[in-house]
Amino acid sequence: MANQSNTDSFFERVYEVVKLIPYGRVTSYGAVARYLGSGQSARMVGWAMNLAHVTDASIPAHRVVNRVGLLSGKHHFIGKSMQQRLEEEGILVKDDTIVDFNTHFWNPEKELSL
DNA sequence: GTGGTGACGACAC
DNA sequence: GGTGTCGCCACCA
Repeated sequence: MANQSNTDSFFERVYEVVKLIPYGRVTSYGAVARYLGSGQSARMVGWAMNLAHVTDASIPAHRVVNRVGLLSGKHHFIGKSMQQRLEEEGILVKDDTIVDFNTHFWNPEKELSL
């Protein structure tokens, strides 16, 4: 069909999933990547976030961290600090790492039941 | 068209 | 147990 790239790419999928992250919850790049079926392409998720805040500022990229809960992308964030935003959502962040990451972790595979 | 890079993750040594 | 390397796919020069 006519519409191929643009909205059905692996990239767009990342946006959709990230936007589905509920308030006060966080997820990891690997979790999203695995949900998309890429598994080891967690880097793409991170890269997607890079364009995410340029393509769609509505994407809560601050809710996406690496697998240990470390705010790896805080340095890339513009405007308010990533940690600041998380704390405003009730997520405690210490030493650039999410406290009780396991408790706040939002698994797309589980929540989306796929 | 090719090469290099990138907000990660898992494995090997 | 820490360090190093590969893999993965998309974007930029």
